[in-house]
This record gives sequence, C-alpha cells and structure tokens, in this order.
Amino acid sequence: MDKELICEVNCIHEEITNEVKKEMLAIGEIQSLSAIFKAFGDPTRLRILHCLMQAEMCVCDLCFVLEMSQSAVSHQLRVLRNLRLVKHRKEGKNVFYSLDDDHIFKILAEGLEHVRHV
Amino acid sequence: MDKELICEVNCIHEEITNEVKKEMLAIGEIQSLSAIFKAFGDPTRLRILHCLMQAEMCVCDLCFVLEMSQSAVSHQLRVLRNLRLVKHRKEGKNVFYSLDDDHIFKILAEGLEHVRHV
DNA sequence: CCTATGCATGAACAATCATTCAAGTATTCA
DNA sequence: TGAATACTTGAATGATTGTTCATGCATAGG
Repeated sequence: MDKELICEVNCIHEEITNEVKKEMLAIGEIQSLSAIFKAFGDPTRLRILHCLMQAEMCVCDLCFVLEMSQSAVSHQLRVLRNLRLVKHRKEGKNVFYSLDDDHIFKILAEGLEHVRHV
Repeated sequence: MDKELICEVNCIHEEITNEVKKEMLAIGEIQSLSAIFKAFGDPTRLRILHCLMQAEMCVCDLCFVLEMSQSAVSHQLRVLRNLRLVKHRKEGKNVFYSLDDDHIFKILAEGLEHVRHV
C-alpha cells in the first residue's frame, strides 16, 4: 500500500479512531478469520457443511446427496480439512467426515437464522 | 452437472442420506448464505466490519484507521451495503456506517472466539 | 495375488474478484 | 457562486479460486 495515496483526511474523529485502533486485530487473526469465512463462502462447501451439521457422513454418501462427482466433493473436503472445519475418521474403505467443533455449528446456524428472516 | 459422471456408489447408507436429503437447503438459501460468508471472507472487509463492531464510523475515519485509500474502502463498503451487512446514514458531508443487525455481530464474534482458542 | 471400490490429488482452464486509476456527484463554506 | 471536501463509481487489470479430467493410492474381497 502506498502511504502517499492514503486519505490525508481532516475530518477524523479522534476519540473514536483512537479507541478503534487500540482494538485492531492482529494480522494473523484477520487472516485466520477470513480464511474460515472464505471457506464458508462457497455454495458447494456450504452444502457439505450443512449435511455434516445433521450427521457424520462418508464421502460417497455426500456425493449421492449432493449429486456431485466424488472428485469435486473430495477437493472441497480437503479445503475444509486443512482449515480444521471438519474432521475425518477412517473405517475400512470409507472415510467418515463430521464438523470439527461446536463453533462451526453455531456460525452456520447463526448465518441461517440471518438469511431466513431478513 | 453431468449425472453420468456422478458417483454410482454401492456404499450408500440409506437411513442417513434420506434424512439428510429431507433437510436440504433451497438453492436460494444456499446462495444468500454463501454470498454473505464470502463477503466476510475478505481481510479488508473483515477489518472494516470489525471496526464497525466497535463504533459507527465515517468513511474517512475508516480510511485512517485501516490505512487504506478511500476508493478501496468505498468499494468494499458497497459490497457490504448491497448484502445488507452494513447500513449508512448521511450527515453533512460525511457518511456514517454501522453494522446492519445483531446477527452480523454474533457471527463475527463467534468466528473470533473460534480463531482465538483453537 | 488381482481386481474393484472408495477416496485423494496434480495440472489446466474458466470464471470470479479485489484493487487501482480516473472521473463524477453532492455538500459545505467562504 | 466557486472552490474544497467527503464520498461514489466505472473500467481495466492482475491475482485467486472452483471445477474437471486424469491418474494414483490403499483397503477389501475373491
């Protein structure tokens, strides 16, 4: 970012901006948080997560329910896995996926609430 | 999507898949929801929203706090506005932005919780 | 062993998106 | 009324990302 181009404003409300600046999130926090929300921001992944809100499921079942190729499902599962949004468990030939923790559930549920009555 | 390419699985757990299929979200719901999360999924927008969690602020103040050009801030604010994640109020030459409703606050807060202790 | 099944992954392409530059509108103040 | 301020917006570009195709790996069953 080029500091020269940054708004050299006269209108700053100092009391507010000072307070807000104190609470600024660390770069790491911002990046983790945006990575998570970005993962939620894809229709396919969202549908996968919504399935997993209801039950632990194997990849095959997900393909069937979502009517998608297993490659596509698997790729998205990897993204979710890397971000620790889902966990997996191997049982014979199958791999079973479920939501990683309760925060994930709550964020999704809160989002659905918002969408449903606005 | 090409139905021919879709996993013709033998391993379906019918009890589970039937239940999950019943609860499937409508296309509209999925799209609204993913649009919202996608908006959260950008570091710049997230920083803007986090500022607005703390106080109503004018565009200039946001530029100052975030050290960004006012064009960039304004563009992101438009995205947030269109999705009704923030609302605005005009006062003289300034436009003041704030979070649109409490769900937005909760989703952000829940996300932060998740990031902070995992 | 050998084959079939369930799943993961690399590469490539198309589409989406954030940022910047430049210009435009609207309000205030002198 | 004219200039300055606060903000918006369109167009262009460069980067990121989702999906597909093709292949690879591991386990189960015969």
